[in-house]
Amino acid sequence: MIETAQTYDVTKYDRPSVTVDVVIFTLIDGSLHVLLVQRRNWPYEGHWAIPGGFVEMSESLDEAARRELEEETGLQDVYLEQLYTFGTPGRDPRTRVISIAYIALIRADAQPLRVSEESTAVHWFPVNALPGTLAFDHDDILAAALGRLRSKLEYTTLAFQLLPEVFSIGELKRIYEQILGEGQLDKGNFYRKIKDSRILESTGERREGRGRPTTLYRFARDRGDEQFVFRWRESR
Amino acid sequence: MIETAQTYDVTKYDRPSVTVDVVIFTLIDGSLHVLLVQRRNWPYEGHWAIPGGFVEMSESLDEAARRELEEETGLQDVYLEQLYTFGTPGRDPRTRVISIAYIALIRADAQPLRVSEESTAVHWFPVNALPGTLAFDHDDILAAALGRLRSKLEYTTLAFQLLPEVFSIGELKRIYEQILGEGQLDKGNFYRKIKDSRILESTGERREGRGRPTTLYRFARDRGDEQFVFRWRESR
DNA sequence: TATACTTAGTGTATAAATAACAATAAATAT
DNA sequence: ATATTTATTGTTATTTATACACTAAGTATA
Repeated sequence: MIETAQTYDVTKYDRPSVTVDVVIFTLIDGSLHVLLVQRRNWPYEGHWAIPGGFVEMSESLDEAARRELEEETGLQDVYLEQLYTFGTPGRDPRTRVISIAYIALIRADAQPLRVSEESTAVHWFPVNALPGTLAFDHDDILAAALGRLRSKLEYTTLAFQLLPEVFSIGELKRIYEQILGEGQLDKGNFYRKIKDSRILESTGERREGRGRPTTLYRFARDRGDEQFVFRWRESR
Repeated sequence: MIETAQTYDVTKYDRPSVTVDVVIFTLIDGSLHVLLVQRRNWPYEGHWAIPGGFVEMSESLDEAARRELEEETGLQDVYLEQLYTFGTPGRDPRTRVISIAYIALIRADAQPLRVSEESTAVHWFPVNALPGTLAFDHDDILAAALGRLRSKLEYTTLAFQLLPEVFSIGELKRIYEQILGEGQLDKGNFYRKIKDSRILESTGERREGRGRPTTLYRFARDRGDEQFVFRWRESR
């Protein structure tokens, strides 16, 4: 039989549940943090988990991720990127759940970093000081997110999404060091690399701190996607 | 109310259909081809499409992709990697369908490249000579797959998955040229780059052809994941 | 108020990687 | 024999990366 719009039966197949999970990163006091929620119910009661929820029938996956993000943080206009889809049977003991994981990067100067909803515990954790084992396969998801973040740092301007609108090259360097792991990058080489890439534009302003005042820059969006490659082979 | 295993109601939410689509690449006469199937039914009747099908409740996403692949090509032990998940409402006019796209790479010497099933038209097409507009958003999916292939070529050993078990450096070079697009890579530089990377081991054998016989190599799996980076800035 | 300390930023010598292209090698075709 | 074809190795100029020394401009403190 040839199926047509009229005869097609949408109930013919079993369907898994589909959710989006959003790994939300931000910078707090210069160090990389991730937003987790504490589960109140079975399964994994009491465990911390990556926020997420069901995809509604009328919204795209990106929209679903953006909605979840907005529900958790109240933030809009956030950098969001699809990470990977996790769907091993049994990853959720309730039913078959397929979850499309996203990464979100929130600028350090974002206003409402107050996340404590009444009902659920919500908290920022430093990525290297997590509260024990996460619920479901969320440890895997978080590891994948960190891996993606690290590798894209080398050839994209992803790191800029974590910085405030206006920042210094030193701050940018600290982000790179944070995300790439241990060790310091060479100051001089970093400055040159960034300056040469022409992805920053000076704001003309300076900021005073403990030492010599620093020049402030902003990200030059127009040349945003120029591939700028960035390989650090320094021994560190 | 606190949900438990007993009270959890799996029918509470509407659920989209979930499919896997597998973009299957192979090398035919040294050029990159993709496997497409021709649709017999509404919607997109007569259009060519990327093969795919519903994810069954008991199988993982990778398993579903592998099963689809096996159904279409009869091949097992094939390189498979998740690409991206496409889920815009309306991409399938029948119902909400979320599709996890995979890339499969099939070795040039794989036996049953006979794909003509009785029922459906199945055919290999050169990636730069497709049969018109593909069904659904499959042009987007294919474009994403080619993009991924190109970018991973630079820093992974992906290309080796397309070659036969035993091959010459010249054949490898031709694959790189195929996938990267127009232009020739420099012979000498390519040889050195590959030799220096230590990812090949000589088989000791040689193959005669039109000119000087070539040494045959195989992929040294043990050092498989050594990051070998590969940047071609040649003017081409 | 001198001097230390701190952070920002520039200079530079050396090493390593890349691009371009020349040269040689080993076979077949004419 | 000589041309033709494909496979390899050599050579060199140029670019890019690394390491680290140096200068600059402010604050803290003796």
